[in-house]
Amino acid sequence: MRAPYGLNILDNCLTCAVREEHLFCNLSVQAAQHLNEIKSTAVYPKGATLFIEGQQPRGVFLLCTGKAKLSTSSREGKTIITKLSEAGDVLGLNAVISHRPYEVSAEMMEPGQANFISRESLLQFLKDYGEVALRVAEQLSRNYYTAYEEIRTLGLTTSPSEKFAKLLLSWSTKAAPGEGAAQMKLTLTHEEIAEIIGTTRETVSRLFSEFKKRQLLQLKGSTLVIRNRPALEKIVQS
Amino acid sequence: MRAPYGLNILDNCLTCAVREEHLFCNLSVQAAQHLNEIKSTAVYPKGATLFIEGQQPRGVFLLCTGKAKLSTSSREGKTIITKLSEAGDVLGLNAVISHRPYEVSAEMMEPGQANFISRESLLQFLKDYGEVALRVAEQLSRNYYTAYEEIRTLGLTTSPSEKFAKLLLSWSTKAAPGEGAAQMKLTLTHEEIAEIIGTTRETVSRLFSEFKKRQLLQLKGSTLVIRNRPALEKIVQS
DNA sequence: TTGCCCCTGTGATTGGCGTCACCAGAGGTG
DNA sequence: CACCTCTGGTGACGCCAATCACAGGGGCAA
Repeated sequence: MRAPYGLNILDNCLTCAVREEHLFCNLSVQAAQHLNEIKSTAVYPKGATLFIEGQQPRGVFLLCTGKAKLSTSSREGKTIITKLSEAGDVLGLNAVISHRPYEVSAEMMEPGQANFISRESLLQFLKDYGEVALRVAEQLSRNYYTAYEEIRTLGLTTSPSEKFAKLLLSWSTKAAPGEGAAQMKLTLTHEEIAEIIGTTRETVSRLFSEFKKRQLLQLKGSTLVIRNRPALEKIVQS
Repeated sequence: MRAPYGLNILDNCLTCAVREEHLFCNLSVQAAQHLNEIKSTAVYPKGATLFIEGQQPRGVFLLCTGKAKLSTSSREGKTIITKLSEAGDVLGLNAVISHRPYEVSAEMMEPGQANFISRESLLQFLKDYGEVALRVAEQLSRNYYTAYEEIRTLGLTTSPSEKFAKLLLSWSTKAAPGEGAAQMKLTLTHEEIAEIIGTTRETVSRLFSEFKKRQLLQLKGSTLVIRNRPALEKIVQS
C-alpha cells in the first residue's frame, strides 16, 4: 500500500491500536470482522474537507491518524470551531443517526487517515449487532455533553480573557494531567484560537501579550509553557 | 385520584394522548405495558424543580402536561435557559444514558404532571427491548441538534437584536406555521427572555420598545403580535 | 537573492451593551 | 386599605472589545 503525505497506512481495524479505546472497541469477533468489511479507507492531505455542514450525510468517518477541526459558519462568514478531533474519534455520527444534514464541517488540520462507513452500512450494522446500538447512544450522549460544555462557555463566559484562560487550562490538563508547568506544541494560528473562543484575531494576539506580561504563560518558538496555572484558574473563576 | 393545582391526572401511558407522537410511541403492546409498569406519576406546582444541574441522575421524566424550562448557571449566578420543554418531552435522558450528572436544571414554569422512570428501570428496559435503544439514540441525536442550534445562536450571532429577532421568528413559526401576523400569548418575563438570548433584562426591555417603534411587533396586554416578519428575517440576516 | 503571502503585534477609534439607579404599575397578602 | 414584592420602562455613564490600519517577520517558491 502506498503511503501518500508521508503516512503509514493502517489497513485492518482488528489490529488497529486506537481500536481498543474507542467507540467500536471490544466488539465480538464477528462484529469487528463485519465492521472491517464494510469500511473503506482513505488518506487525506492537510486542509482536506471530509464533509460540509448542511450536506446530507453520506456516512461516518473513523479518524485513524491526524487531526481534524469541526466548525460551523454563518452566512456572513463568521466561523466558530466547535471541536478539535483526534485519532479514534468518530465524525458525522449524529447526522447519520438522526437522518439530518451534517451540523458541522470537518477539515483535516494535518494529513491523516480515516475509515469511511456509509450511512446504509452503518445503520444495517447497528440493526444486526444490537449490542452496539446502546454504545452508539452512549457516544451520542457524550457528544451531547461536550456540546453543552460549549454552550456553557459561549453563553456564560463573558470576557475573552476568561475563555482564553479556560482554553489554556484545558490544553494544560491534557498535556500534563499531573501538575507543574505544562508544555505543549502550539499548532493553531491566532485566527483559529479566535474561532474557538469566539473573538477576533487581534484580541487573541493581545491576550497572548498580556498573559505573557503577567507571567501566566511563555512562548519558546511554537512551544507554549503554562507558567501559573493557579492564576489561570482564578481568572476562570468561581 | 385527586387533582392538585387544578390539573386532570393522566394515569395510563397506554391511552395518553401525547403518547402517539413521541419517544416511547408505537411500541409493541408488551413494551408499552412494561413501560406503564415501571413508571410512577407525580404532579408538580409552578416553580417546582425536577432536577438540578450537577446531580447524579435518578432517572428520566416524561412531561405529560405543563411546561418546564431547562437552564444552566455559572457560579457567579449568570443563568441561561437552553430549552423550553413541553408535553411529550423526555427530560434527563442524556444524563441517564451517559451515566453523568444532569447537565441542566429543570424547573416547572406552570403546574404539570410528569412520569418518572428510574435510571435502573430505564436501562433494564432498554436492554430488554432492544428495538427501543435505537429510538433513544435517535432522540439523543435530535437533542444534540438542538444543542448545536444553541451553539450557533450563541457563537455566531453577535448582537442582542439579532438573537431577539431570531427568537421572535421561532415563536412565530410555531404559532402560525403558515404566514401572516402570528399571534401568541407571551408567558415569559423579560428576565427569562434575557436568559434565553444571553443578555440583560434592561436590553430586552429596550428591544421591545425599539421593535414596537419600528412596527415589527405589537403588544396587546400579554398577547404578542408579529407585524412584520420579513423585516425580522432581514435582521436575522444572511 | 528577491519577492510574496500569511501570520503576528499593536496603536487609535468608536459604539454597543452592561451596569447602576430610579420610578411606576400590577398583583397578591395581611 | 396599606404594604410589599415582582415586573417593566428608561436615563446616564463607562468600559471593553470589534474594527480599521499599518508595520514587521518568517517561510516558501521562483
